[in-house]
Amino acid sequence: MKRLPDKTVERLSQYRRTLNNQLAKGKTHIFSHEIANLLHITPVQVRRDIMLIGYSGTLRKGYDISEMIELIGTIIDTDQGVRIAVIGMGNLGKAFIHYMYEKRTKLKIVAAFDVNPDKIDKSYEDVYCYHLDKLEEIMIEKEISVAIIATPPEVASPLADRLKEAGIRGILNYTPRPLSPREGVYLEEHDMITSLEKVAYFVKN
Amino acid sequence: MKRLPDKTVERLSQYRRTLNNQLAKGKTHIFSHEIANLLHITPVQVRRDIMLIGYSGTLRKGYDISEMIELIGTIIDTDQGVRIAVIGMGNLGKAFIHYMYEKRTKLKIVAAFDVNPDKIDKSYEDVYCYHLDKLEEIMIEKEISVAIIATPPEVASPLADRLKEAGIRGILNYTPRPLSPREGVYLEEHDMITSLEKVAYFVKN
DNA sequence: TTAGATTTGTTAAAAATTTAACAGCTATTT
DNA sequence: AAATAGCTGTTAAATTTTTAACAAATCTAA
Ligand SMILES: NC(=O)c1ccc[n+]([C@@H]2O[C@H](COP(=O)([O-])OP(=O)(O)OC[C@H]3O[C@@H](n4cnc5c(N)ncnc54)[C@H](O)[C@@H]3O)[C@@H](O)[C@H]2O)c1
Ligand SMILES: NC(=O)c1ccc[n+]([C@@H]2O[C@H](COP(=O)([O-])OP(=O)(O)OC[C@H]3O[C@@H](n4cnc5c(N)ncnc54)[C@H](O)[C@@H]3O)[C@@H](O)[C@H]2O)c1
Repeated sequence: MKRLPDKTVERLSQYRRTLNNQLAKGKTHIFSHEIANLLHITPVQVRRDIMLIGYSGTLRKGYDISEMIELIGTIIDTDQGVRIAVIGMGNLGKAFIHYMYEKRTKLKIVAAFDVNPDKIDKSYEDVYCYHLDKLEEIMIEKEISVAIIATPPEVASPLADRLKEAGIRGILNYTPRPLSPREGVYLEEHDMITSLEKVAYFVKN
Repeated sequence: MKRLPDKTVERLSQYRRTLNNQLAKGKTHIFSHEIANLLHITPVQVRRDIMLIGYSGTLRKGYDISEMIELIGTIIDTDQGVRIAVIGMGNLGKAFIHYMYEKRTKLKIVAAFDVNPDKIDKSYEDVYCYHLDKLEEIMIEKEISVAIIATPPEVASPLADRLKEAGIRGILNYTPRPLSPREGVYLEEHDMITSLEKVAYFVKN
């Protein structure tokens, strides 16, 4: 398949979440305009994305929810699933773990790391927290390929170096200190203040 | 000034954050390529954004950091600042409050709301937590115009109705249940799983 | 069975965003 | 003081993303 547009990849993830919700409600089929309403985008965009991933619905019946969830899975999931570490077991780290807990997705948080003795060698919702010293060892042992950084901002950059050294493939940085890109490591960042300021700007205007 | 592109508004917030960091390090001027490196975007984009907000740097000296911070403030801040409520004082709500604490921005979290007696009538980092019953009353009293929803997903939608009724102007929804847009209320949503799945996808390919 | 209403799938057009190109200014060097 | 190098500001081009347009398929109901 041709490389999908970035924006489509982002939306696939949202489609799947929405589809799972609907499936749980007992629906088996769904129309493009229904998906669109749930995600406040346009039906055309939904259909176009679905076209791009090579799926087809049934005329006047819509899309088969299970099939589509399945297919999206084959596109955005890896076969064995992605194994993830959370670094920094503070509020944010815990919110993450809590959020992922019980979500049946191929993304699995398999370890947490911290430096605070109060947090180490305990489990939070089935995720065991190790001392940061064990990072390299556990990363290999658990085949971790993605890390979420939720530490204080000062340590983010050296941590990213260390992660790269240990073979990390992707980093999701929630620290407000943007990281410089590292060869071979996919980097994604998010800042709540940016989201908030955007809301504030558009509220004002 | 002409309406700024959405993407530019988002970046302005990031510029300011970066500029504040640099100012704190004692720098007074900065080049477009320096900003670009720190945020891993291109220098052209930085210059273009700066042009759009009508600021000018000095040739061969770059941009005056303080002036630019000031100017960005006049664009994305409101005069009196935006007064914000966090609803749901769990991990995520606390992470938010902790993050905003001591950040000198015009965005101010002035109240939190919850329904759990353990959380109510206590302060967390100077933010007082009220019972949700007091929502309307406190919203008026504290002139709250933006709400961050960090409750369990089930309550998000009725909550949004209630917020709208009480005159909210913007909602930042961190619940994984997308809200339908409400007339006159600017809505922004974010899902960590989407970010994660994006990382996972690009790590795989 | 024909007309009408829906809804998909696809191509084309439009809009938004990013990137490139380059002219012009300023400091520095020779 | 002339040449050079470093950066900015701006217009134009390229790319990406969204929206529109519409043919084709399927069901409903007259
Ligand atoms: N991007 C955003 O939108 C956003 C939102 C909230 C918080 N944040 C940021 O996320 C980070 C975490 O926020 P929080 O509220 O969870 O803070 P927190 O203080 O509750 O948690 C930080 C945790 O990191 C641990 N830690 C410290 N140094 C470490 C190291 N070297 N290695 C591993 N762990 C280490 C601490 O022991 C603590 O458990 C902060 O940098 C904060 O600024 C970002
Ligand atoms: N979008 C994301 O990226 C992301 C990430 C993490 C968590 N989440 C979501 O954010 C929400 C909060 O996560 P968390 O880890 O903080 O959960 P949490 O359980 O720690 O916190 C939820 C809080 O909301 C309170 N609450 C319950 N009902 C309420 C109501 N009607 N009004 C006000 N408060 C109420 C609870 O008492 C609790 O304090 C959840 O919906 C979770 O799924 C989203």
